[in-house]
Amino acid sequence: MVRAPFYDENGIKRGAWSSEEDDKLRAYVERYGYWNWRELPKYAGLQRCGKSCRLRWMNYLRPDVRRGNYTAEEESLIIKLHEEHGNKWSLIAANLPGRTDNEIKNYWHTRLKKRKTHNKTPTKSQLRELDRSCDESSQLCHSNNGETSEAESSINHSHILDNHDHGAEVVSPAVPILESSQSPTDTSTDTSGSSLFISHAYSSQSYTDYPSENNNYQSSSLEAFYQEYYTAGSDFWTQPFLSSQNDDQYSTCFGDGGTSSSHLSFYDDGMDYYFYQ
DNA sequence: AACCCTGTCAACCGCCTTTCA
DNA sequence: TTGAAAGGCGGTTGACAGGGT
Repeated sequence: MVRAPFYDENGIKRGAWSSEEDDKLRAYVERYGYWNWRELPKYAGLQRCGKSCRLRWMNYLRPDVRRGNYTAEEESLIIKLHEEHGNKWSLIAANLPGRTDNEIKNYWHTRLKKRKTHNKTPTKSQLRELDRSCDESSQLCHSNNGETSEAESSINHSHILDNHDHGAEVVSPAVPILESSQSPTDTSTDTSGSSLFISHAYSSQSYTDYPSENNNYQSSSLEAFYQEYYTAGSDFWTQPFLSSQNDDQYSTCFGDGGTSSSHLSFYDDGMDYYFYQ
């Protein structure tokens, strides 16, 4: 994924960093800090240029760098901030603790930009289908003799989302994780589902927490999200959309109840669409 | 199995800004 | 005030992975 290591004409190593180099840089910076990046590699025993060391530290080795999938909240924030500030990645990164400008830039170019480019108003038939999908979701949510725990509900819904995912690109980066998050006992593998799917504000990271061995699904962050959502007075699954006065405008609400971070997305014709409000 | 295409992301490049003597 | 050095930033590149044919 990265350039193969090589030495330039000045004997400076370039390309991918080895774990030994990472260890050296990390150990040095954690002990002495970085007072001069140009001089630092000399003292740290690295055959790298200062810029390379700085970049490696800032984007990868810093202890507060957060890796892993982006949450829907983070996505919404990136989109919002990009609309406000343009390609000011460092400025955007300053609003997302643990995320680096480089990472956000990559994420924008590889995922979010396409959604924005292909943003379009859904047709009424698509919206009807979307609505129907939501009804199915809520029915599944309240199955199991009406005694569905929050955690169980989350699995049902994650699976529903998975069923609706037929595209390579999806609104939430959670989807690849959703695929692996199916209940081992869940046999409802209907892949012929609607071409529409719904994206909600999962912390995609949370899906990595389960299933556990005894099929007792656990996800603290997901549950926290549900709790937050329900206590906000919204019925996440049974009322995922708010219809505005204008028949052509729908929104799905999440997080803050659909005020600042609402979006609607659906998949159609090999492309997913994302509507930020 | 081999090839091609696309997505991803770490790393590089070059320019701009800031700092300091 | 000025110029060099260092830091910071955004655009771009290149290699790998994985899916499709």
